[in-house]
Amino acid sequence: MATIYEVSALAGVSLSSVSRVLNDHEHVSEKTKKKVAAAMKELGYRPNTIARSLASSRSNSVGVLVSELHGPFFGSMLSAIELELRNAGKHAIITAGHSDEENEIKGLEFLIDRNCDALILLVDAISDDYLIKLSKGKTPFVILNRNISEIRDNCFYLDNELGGYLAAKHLIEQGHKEIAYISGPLSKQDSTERLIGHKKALVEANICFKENLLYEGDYLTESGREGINFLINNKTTFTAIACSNDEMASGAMKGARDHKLLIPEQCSFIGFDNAFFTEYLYPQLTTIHFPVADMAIMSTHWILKHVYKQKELVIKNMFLPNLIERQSIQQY
Amino acid sequence: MATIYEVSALAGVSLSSVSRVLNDHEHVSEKTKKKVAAAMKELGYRPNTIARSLASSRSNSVGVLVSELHGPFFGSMLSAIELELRNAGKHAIITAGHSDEENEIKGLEFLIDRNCDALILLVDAISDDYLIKLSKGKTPFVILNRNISEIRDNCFYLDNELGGYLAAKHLIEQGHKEIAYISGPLSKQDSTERLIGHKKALVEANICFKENLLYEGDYLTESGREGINFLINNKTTFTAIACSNDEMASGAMKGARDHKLLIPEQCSFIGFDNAFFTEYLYPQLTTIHFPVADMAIMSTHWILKHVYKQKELVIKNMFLPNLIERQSIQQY
DNA sequence: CCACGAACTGGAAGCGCTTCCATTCTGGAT
DNA sequence: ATCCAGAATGGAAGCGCTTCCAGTTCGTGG
Repeated sequence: MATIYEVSALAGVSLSSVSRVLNDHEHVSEKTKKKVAAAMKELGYRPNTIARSLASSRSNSVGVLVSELHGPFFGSMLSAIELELRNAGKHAIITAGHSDEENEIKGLEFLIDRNCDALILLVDAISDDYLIKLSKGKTPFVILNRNISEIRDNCFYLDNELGGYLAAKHLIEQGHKEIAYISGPLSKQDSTERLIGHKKALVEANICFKENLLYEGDYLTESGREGINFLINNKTTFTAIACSNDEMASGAMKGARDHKLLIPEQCSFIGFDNAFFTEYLYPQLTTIHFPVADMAIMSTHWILKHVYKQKELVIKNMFLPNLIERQSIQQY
Repeated sequence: MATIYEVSALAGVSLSSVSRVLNDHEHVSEKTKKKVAAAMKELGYRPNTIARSLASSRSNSVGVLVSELHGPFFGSMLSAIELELRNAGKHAIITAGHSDEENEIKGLEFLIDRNCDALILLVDAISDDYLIKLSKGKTPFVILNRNISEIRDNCFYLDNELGGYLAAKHLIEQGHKEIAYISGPLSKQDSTERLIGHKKALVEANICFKENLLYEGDYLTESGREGINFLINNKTTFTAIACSNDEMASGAMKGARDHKLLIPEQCSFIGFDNAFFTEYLYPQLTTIHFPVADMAIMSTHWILKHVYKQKELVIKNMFLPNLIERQSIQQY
C-alpha cells in the first residue's frame, strides 16, 4: 500500500502538502492539488484510516451499540442509521451488547477505544448513572429508547405510555371489557410505560385492571405463547389480549390457535411496534406503529448536527405512536 | 486517558516491558508483571486500540460485510457471527453493501483500511474476478452464500439446488402437477441454483416446466405479491407456488388471500430459508430450512483457525437444506 | 520599486503503541 | 569462584499520518 510519503515524493511536494489536500484544507494552490491528486491516482493511494485516526483522534465513524443484531426492531434501526450516515459520508461501526451489563460496557469501551467520533446507544442493562457519568466524557453520544432526564437532549424515545393507552383504548372502543396483557420485562422502561398507558385507558373506562390478567414476558415470540398458556391455565376469562410487542402477539396468536380459539372471534389481539411481518400474519395484526426508522434517523441527525456541525437540522426527541387497524380485533 | 508511558513510569519499568505484559509475551518476570498490572489498575489504563493497530497492523477484529442489516436472514447471520467472535475474544466490525457494487467495494475498503485481521463477506454485486484478485491480497477473508471454484476453500454456502429440488419434490409427492415458481433475482447464484433444483424435480416426475409459471422477484415480500398477481392476471393455472424465499412466500400468501383464494385448499405454498416468522404465519408455512447460523458460525471458525491459529476446528464448506413440513400445502 | 500582509509550503514533532536489538542479569554447570 | 546460555530488561526506531510553526512566495498598494 502506498503511503503519503510516496505520494509526496512522486508529486514533488512535502508531506504536509499532501496531508492538506487529503483533508481539503484551505491555503493549497490549485497547482499542488492537481499534482497530488495525480500522484495519488497513479499510486492507487488509499489513506490509512488507522494512522489518520491516531494522529488526529477523529475517525469519521460513529459507533452503534444495540442489544441484539437480529429482530425486526433492531434491523430497521440499524439499516436506517447506516444509510443516513453513509449518505453523510460517515461510517457506522456496529456491535451488540446483549442486554447484559458487562457486555454492554465492553461494547461501549470497544467503540470508544476505536476513536468513534460519537456513539448511538441502545442499551438496557447499563445504569442511568453510568450514562450520566459517560456524558461528561469526551465522546458524545445519543441514547435510543430511553429517557434519562439529566441528559434529556441526548435521548430519543417513543411516547410508550401513549402507545399502551391507544391500544387499550381501541380495544375498549370495540367493546372489549376483559382485556389481558402480555408485557415485556417490567425491568425495562418501555415495558412499564406501555403498561401504565394500558392501565390509564382502563381507568378512564371504569374497568378494573386485574393482576391475574397480566403476564410478564421477555419480548420474544415464545413468551407470547407462554403468556396465553398461563392465562388459559389460570382459567381467567378475557376477550382480548394486548401485547407489548408484535413478536409476543404472534406467539400468543399461535398459542391461541393451539387451544382451538378462533381469532378474532373468540380472542382478539393487538400488538406493538408494527414490525414488517404483522401484515403477513393471518388475520393481519392490528398494532401500534412505532416509527423506529424515524427515530433512528433523528438520532443520527443529532450527531451530524452536534458532532459534524451540519447546519439546518431540526431535532426532536420524542416520537408518537399511532394505531394501525387491521383484522385481529373482534367488534362487539 | 492514561498511556503506556504513564504506566511504565508508575511501575518503574520501561515502555517495552509494559508492552510485553500487555501482549502476554514470554520472557517477562512475575515481578514486573505484577508491578505493571498494579500500575495499570491504579491508572485505570485502557490500551489505545488505534495505536496498537497502527504499530502492529493487527486489530483483533474481523470485518463483516453484508448486503443489508435488516431481515431475518441477515439478522441471524450477524448475531451468530458476533457471538462466536465475542466468545473467542475478538470483535466484529459490521457494515452493509446494499447489493450495489460501488457500495460493496467501499465497504470492503473501509474494513480493510481499518486493519481488520480478516473479513466475512456476503456480497452479490462484486464480481468473482474481483474476489479472486482480493484473495491474493493481505487480508484473509471468507465468502458466504457463494461458491467460487478458484477460492473454494474460502466459500461457505448452501446446496441451493438440493433445496429447490426438495421443495418441488415435496409438492409433487403431495400430488401437485401445476407448480408456479416465484424466484429471486436470477442474477444471483442462489436464485438460479434453486430454480435448477426445482426444474430437476419436475423433470424427474415428467412434468414440463412452463415459462409462464415463472416470476422473477427480488426476495422482498412485496414482490411475492406482485408474483401472484402476475400469475393470476396471466390466467395461468396452478395449484401450488414454490417461492425461493420466505418473504416472497408470505407476500404471495397475502396476495392469494386478496384474490379470495383459500390456503392451502385452492393454492399451496412452500417457502425457503425457514425464517423465524414462517411459524407464525397462518397457515404455518412449509419451507426449506437453511442453517444460516451454522454456516455463519462455520465461517467464523475458519477465521479462528486460519487467522487466529486456534486448533481443532473442523471446517466444512457446504451445508444441506432440509424440508420443514407445516400446513401450507394441500394434499391431493 | 519597495514594503507588507496574506497565501502557500516545508520541516519536524508527536499521536500511543510494537518490536528489534543490545545490554544486563540470572542461575546452573564446571 | 568462573563461565555461559538463556531469561529479563531497556533503548530507540518507526507504524502513517496530522498539525504547529517558521519560512517562502506572491500580489497589491503606496
